[in-house]
Amino acid sequence: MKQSLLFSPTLREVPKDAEVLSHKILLKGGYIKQVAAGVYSYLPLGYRVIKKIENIIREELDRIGCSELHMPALNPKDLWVESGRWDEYGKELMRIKDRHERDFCLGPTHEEVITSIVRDSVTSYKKLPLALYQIQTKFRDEFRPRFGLMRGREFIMKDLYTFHATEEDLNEWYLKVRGAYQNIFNRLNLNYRIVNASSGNIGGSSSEEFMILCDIGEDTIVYSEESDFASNTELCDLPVGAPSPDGKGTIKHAKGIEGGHIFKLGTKYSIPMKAMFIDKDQVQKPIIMGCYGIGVSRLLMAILEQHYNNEIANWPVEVAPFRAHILPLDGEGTEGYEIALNLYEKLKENYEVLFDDRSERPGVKFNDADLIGINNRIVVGRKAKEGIFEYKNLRDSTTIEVNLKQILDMDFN
RNA sequence: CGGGAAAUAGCUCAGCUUGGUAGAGCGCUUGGUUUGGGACCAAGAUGCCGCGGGUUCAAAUCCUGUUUUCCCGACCA
Repeated sequence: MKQSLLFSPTLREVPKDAEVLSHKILLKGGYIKQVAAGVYSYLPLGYRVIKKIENIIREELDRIGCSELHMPALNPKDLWVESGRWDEYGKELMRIKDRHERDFCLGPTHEEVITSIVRDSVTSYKKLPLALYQIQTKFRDEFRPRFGLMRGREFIMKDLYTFHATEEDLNEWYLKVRGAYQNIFNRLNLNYRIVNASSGNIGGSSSEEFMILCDIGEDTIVYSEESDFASNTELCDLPVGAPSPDGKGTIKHAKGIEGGHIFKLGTKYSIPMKAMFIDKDQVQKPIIMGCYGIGVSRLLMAILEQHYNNEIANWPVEVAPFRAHILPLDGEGTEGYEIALNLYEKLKENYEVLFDDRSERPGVKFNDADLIGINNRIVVGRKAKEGIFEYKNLRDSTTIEVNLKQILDMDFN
């Protein structure tokens, strides 16, 4: 798209409140803007990345047979009283009253709503299993929001809920979802470990966390680099250098960001909320449930924590807001600009291309391009009239001169 | 919730100690000169100095309360 129409207010100076590198990159590049503590707007660039993350999640979940729906953030108190969480959840539950003094909360997760939907329409084993998910804004009244998008009071989350007639079926689906999560995290190019975790407030029998390894993580995990072994230190506190329990390699410690969390809920919600079905043996039984979350907006930062060069974003190809960035150095009306525009028209047939049509000096365009961090940059400058363009790959910082055909033949990744 | 820091122009910040007309850089507007890494010259616009109360002839400055933001911790996941 034309850059003049893209609202991307890049900053020369970072607001002083940002301390974490990924947070600084997002602010400087005009990806996000803070509204209140733990509350952010996703500006057009940031929202493009968010949508790409969401779509990867959709593709992988749809592939294993999940269906997307959308539930209200605004939840009536009654449902939460039924599950017992109105009292259990504590101050972190964002509670509000309407004009009639009726109590509501803004959902931090949606077990209550989804269970109430499913119980009314599923009364037979023949309707199971079900796998329903949504990508939605969640609310948690955190004591202390911090690190930009890392721990917000309002954030985007994907939450999936599965419903089963038997434990075996739950276990089967749990593994399917686990596999889908691995695909998602791999496509996002994240270095992560799956660790056993405590299931906390949401409840249930067992759970695993997808921990993204990086220094700003709020959890510490123990893991072996030579195998898949990993665990939360709460559950398994092995010292650094100890042999891994699975016999492969030695133990290391790392900080991790919780990017995803998968639970076997069992009947924690279906029993109190009376979500029952008639089984083959004609006995009424509670539906067995699983739930699975991914912190979508949190991933925006987590990806950057692992992918940057010289304080510049280095987006994995699947989530880059644009694939190529064209910088004409001559202004509108010049031959050079027309050549660049022509190149843009051709490239955008195959890629999402950002075209810097602004009448700024070259230095300004270069600096903004660095702050935005599109990996494939094409500079249309002095030699454009001879059919020569400059191609710069930000990943390895190499610049080469290429002709039109070479650019059109390139695979931007 | 405990501890620490901060709040002055769109952004980064100075001014506060020792009270006396609201400041700088960047950005913005206009004109001109420029044009391969955040240009230069000239002219201009921009403020509830977070908010309330107090002291004082006089408060951005001193006292006090309060709100907001950030960091550390605890809590939560």
